[in-house]
Amino acid sequence: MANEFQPLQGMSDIYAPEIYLWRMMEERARAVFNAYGYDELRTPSLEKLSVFKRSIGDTTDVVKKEMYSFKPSKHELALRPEGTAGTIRHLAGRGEEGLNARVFYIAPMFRYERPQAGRKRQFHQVGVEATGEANPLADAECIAMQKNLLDAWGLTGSKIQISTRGEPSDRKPVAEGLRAALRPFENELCEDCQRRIDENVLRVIDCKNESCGKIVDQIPSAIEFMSPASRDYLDQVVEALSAMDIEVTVNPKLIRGLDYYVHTVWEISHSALGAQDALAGGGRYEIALGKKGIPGVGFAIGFERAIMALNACGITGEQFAPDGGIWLVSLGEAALKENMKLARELRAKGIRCGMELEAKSMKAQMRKASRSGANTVVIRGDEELEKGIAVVKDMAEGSQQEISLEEFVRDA
RNA sequence: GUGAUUGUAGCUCAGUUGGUUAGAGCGCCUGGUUGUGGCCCAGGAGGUCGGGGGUUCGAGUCCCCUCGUUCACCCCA
Repeated sequence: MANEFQPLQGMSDIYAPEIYLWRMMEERARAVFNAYGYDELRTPSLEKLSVFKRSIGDTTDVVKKEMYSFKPSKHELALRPEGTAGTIRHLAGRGEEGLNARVFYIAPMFRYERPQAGRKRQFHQVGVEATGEANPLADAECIAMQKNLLDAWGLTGSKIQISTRGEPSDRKPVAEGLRAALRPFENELCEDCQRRIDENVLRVIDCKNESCGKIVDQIPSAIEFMSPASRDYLDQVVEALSAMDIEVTVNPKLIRGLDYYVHTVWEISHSALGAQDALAGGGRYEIALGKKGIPGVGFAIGFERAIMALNACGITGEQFAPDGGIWLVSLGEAALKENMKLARELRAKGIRCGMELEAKSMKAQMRKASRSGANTVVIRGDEELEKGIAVVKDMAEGSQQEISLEEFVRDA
């Protein structure tokens, strides 16, 4: 395809029939969130760069190298790479009520990365945030709601993995403990991990390199270096989930990169996705904005990845296409004008109604009607106009009958 | 940022060791008796072979650059 008609690299136009799937997902998401008492929040796509730097962490790759940022005037700005930072920025501004809020968003996110399967530069997430002090039940409810949503979409075969990052005070002992445990194996680790051991030990834990994995299996998990309170917190989350019959796997090797996470973190993966098999993630966080720290828990689901998984489940956009509606066939100029009026009446009733706007052969009009997916075709020519009737054809059956126009409009 | 892969009609793809007006299937349009779709038949429209440079008598086919696609790494949804 010619370049000038293509969207930017890593960005896509979304159109029928796939758009029908998007709409279904959005509608059901709103319904599920409503059932849990969440309200929708729409924040701007563009924020001050500092909003993201402070909350996501300015050493993370997302902030360091994946943001679309620029400085049009006084402030340095950035397109949001995720939804939590902006949401918390908003809630923090609402004072006390922002500390006990439940909101959701459905919005595009932007990350300047090389595209690959399930990874776009503009991608879409549906996410929620529930602010409030750390509480295992809040985390469990959040996961339950997320599962609820995936079920509502008809997604099967996804797996929830859960772990904990512990409290902020656990970070040092965890990092030091892991480093000490890894040192003896340092030379056997891959190049990346040898660098990561000092830079970001946690990343060694989820290295995909096979030999690194074997070493990691031999050393204690990060959780084992945490305080009893942190471990107890995770146990309570898992217990609450099992009470709700939600299956999760505790995976201490699960690492989530954003700095703001504390305690519970989780990821939902699906085998249909390829190398990037996580379609959703979530966790508890503590985000410092100004003088206050906002505690909360939330999740995000990637639309594009969820769609790949849904497609693998045999769920596609076609299945959610609108009703085929009615097609009007006009024979002659007079009928054409009369059908314009008829179409207006039908459309006012919310019926999908199409017609050819120029005089064409009946065959051409029928062909178009058929391809439009219309269930019903109304044929009118001079004869019908004179008698005040319409020939109504059922496209699936192939049968047709004459009925009075008045009656047809009334029953349509 | 790194490493691969691929780029020919709306879509899926053929195009032999570089050689005359670039093909197929599907789709689209128009016909096949006067007012009837989906099947069948016939005809037709539609391509600066992603773009730019180079080699050559001659390039869709070779070389270089560039822009995209797809996939993987880093990282993340």
